[in-house]
Amino acid sequence: MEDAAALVSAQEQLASARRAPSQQRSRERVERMLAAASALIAEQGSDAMRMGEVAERAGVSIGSLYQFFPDKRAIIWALAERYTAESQACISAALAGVSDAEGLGRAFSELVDIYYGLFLAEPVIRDIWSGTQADKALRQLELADSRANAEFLTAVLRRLRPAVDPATLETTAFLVWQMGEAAMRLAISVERQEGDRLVAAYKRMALRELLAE
Amino acid sequence: MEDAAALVSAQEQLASARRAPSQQRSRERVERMLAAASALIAEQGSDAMRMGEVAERAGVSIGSLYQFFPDKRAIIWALAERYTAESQACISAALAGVSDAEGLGRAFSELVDIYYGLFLAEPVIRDIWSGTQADKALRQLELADSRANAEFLTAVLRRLRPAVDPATLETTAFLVWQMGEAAMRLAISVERQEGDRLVAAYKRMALRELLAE
DNA sequence: TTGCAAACATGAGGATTACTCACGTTTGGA
DNA sequence: TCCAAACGTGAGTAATCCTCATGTTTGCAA
Repeated sequence: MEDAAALVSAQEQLASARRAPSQQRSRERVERMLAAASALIAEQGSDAMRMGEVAERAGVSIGSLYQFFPDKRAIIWALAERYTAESQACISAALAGVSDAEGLGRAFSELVDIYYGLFLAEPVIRDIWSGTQADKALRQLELADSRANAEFLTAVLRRLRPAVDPATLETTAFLVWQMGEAAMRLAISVERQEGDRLVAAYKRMALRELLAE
Repeated sequence: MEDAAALVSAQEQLASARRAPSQQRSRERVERMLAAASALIAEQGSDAMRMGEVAERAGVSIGSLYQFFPDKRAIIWALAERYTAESQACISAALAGVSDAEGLGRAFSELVDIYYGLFLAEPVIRDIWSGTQADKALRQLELADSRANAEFLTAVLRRLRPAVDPATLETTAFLVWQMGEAAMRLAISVERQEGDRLVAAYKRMALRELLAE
């Protein structure tokens, strides 16, 4: 598993390149640093978060900040790690007892709701995982472009399924299109072979949805 | 359409805040700047692209660069715009003549292949649209986390559909999970009401896939 | 209790880099 | 031929991440 090895090394580089706090005092200070970072990200976004500001708000010096976090990304990483650990526990719990199709339907639906609520409620998660994060304007272009592309698909669907509410078709087309882009981004981020499989799976899934009654 | 107005203003801010080249000489120089930027992004990624390096490689001064591009993002934006215009034409052409379900199946499949090929072949597209772009390590954590989460789903599927090849189930679960994250990112980027509709549509789509025979 | 090594804390300053601006040069049309 | 507008330049500015030499505190072994 070279992926796992690469990740561990990345983790060491990002999260553990500095000494972990061993004394009570420093552990509290690290907590304050994380809290300050979290607040600043919630207020202005991680891109606008300044290391000096984090230190000031946490009531520590800039040097102390860098004693426990090797760089700016490490703070964001540390915050992200907390959320992922938390959400992983939640997922595990929700899906653990599922034994039939109906149960999966209920559990999955509930899980999506919880996740969506988390995304809506936590500015830090929104910021970290929202994609193309550094550039809000670029994100808007991406969405506008995606909408325009989906419109071509909507036009086809309107012809093929005239009985269905046009707004529903538009939502479907937009979603299918965005998922296609997500699938490709995913595909180019993994081994070529797995990427090909994922794209093929997306095709099936998208067509099933597009041609559904 | 306040979205459209906002986008135009963003476009003006990003792409047109500087004088457009009107003489033949400067038009050529702008082309050289874009070519240099494209090459550097392909080599090292947009984050590592230095404005000074772009100018040097294009054989112009840093001042000339800023005469036509208000900031670094504007160069990336300009490159992205070319690709989106190109791909939009391609999509329009592929879907224009579709009149029945079979035709949609063929055209859509072909379209996905072309898009995927574009993603694979063009380092600049990969870089610009690959998401969480600024931080490759964070992207890796995101994927590892997503894989771990999908594993819970895979376990359920193995129980529910023991006849199906486990590797296929794994691919399905991973894809469905990633698309869920994509759907939520999308949902929080648009108006709340549309976001809710998109998440609901994702739920239906995902469950249809998960419970498919 | 005391000595001491390791852990902790500090903030001025080094290094990098996006971006500006005052001044010089070229172009195209009247 | 003249001139205003467009173009071109690169040293310098400002902002920001991060280092490091130096001083302080802590916990523990003798």
